[in-house]
Amino acid sequence: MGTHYRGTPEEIRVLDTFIKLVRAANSMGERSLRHLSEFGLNESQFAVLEAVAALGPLCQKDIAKKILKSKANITVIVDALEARKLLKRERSQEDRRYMDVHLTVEGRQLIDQVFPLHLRNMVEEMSILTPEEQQELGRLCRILGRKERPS
Amino acid sequence: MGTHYRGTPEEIRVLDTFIKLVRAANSMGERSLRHLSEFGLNESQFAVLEAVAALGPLCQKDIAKKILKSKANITVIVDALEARKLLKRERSQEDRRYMDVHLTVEGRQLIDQVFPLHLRNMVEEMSILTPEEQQELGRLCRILGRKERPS
DNA sequence: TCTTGATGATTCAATGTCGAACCATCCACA
DNA sequence: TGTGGATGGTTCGACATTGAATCATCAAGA
Repeated sequence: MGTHYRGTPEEIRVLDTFIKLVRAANSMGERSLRHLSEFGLNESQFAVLEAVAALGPLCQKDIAKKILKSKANITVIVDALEARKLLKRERSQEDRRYMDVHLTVEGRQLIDQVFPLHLRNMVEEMSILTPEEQQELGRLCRILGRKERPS
Repeated sequence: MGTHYRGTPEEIRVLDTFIKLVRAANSMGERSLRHLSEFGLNESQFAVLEAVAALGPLCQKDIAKKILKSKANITVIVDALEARKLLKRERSQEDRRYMDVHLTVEGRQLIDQVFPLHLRNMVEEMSILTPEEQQELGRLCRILGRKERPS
């Protein structure tokens, strides 16, 4: 019935912006995910492979920070990828608490197949915006996403 | 090591924009979620309550569409809220397949407590952007979030 | 050297979410 | 009238994710 208090124009604008932000992120994420399943990867597994491929061997804590998941979850994800021999754990020499996670040859081959495809899809999805709009969107999102806020 | 192929400037810009989008949505969502737990609500439960409060009685399919969850999940969420007597299901008279989900008095009282608080937090989070920037962010996200794309 | 606190990784139990199969109901049409 | 396809809701099994507890290891200081 819409009789519920909906707020001032400012409040309406804020809620409206927020819901669009969530929908856009959902929508893009979902579209990019579709193509991954053909390779037997879910979004998180892909993100881990991609991180290690791009940045070189990482410890699990750094992977967690990079892909925004808990370290408990990283253990599970790396378990699965290691079982498929796409990654390998190696105990760090300098500090034995750390596990260095690195790509295997098979992992490299897979990510070299998947990543360009993923990239192409992302570019296509995003191309509905002009380069300048993309840049501006990135700028605004970066501000919102900051953990620390300038008081 | 960063020796992995990273793409053309366009590709880099797209990926960069996407990751910022996801981080912004995550970040805002998480911050807004924090205050809900004091009321024993999770994000989805709040979203359902809010939808019904704002729009009046809804069937579960419409709720699903509104809050972007599967209908199986709506069943679970409404189960929980109904068990707490915040919502009530009622079989639709016109079409007995539909369940009309409406607020109870207790549900109304709760959402009237929680919603203004939520609103205040959202406004504060978003106020790091100017009103014009918020509007522009909304515009860009709306374009990206569209299900149908102009071919 | 021994102890203590910090930290990375793992395990475990709980929760949220989904797709598929299913049931109930409706509607169009023979 | 009744039959078959479509549709809303529920159930069920699977999976992803998390926080808390725990283990192993390290570093600093008594």
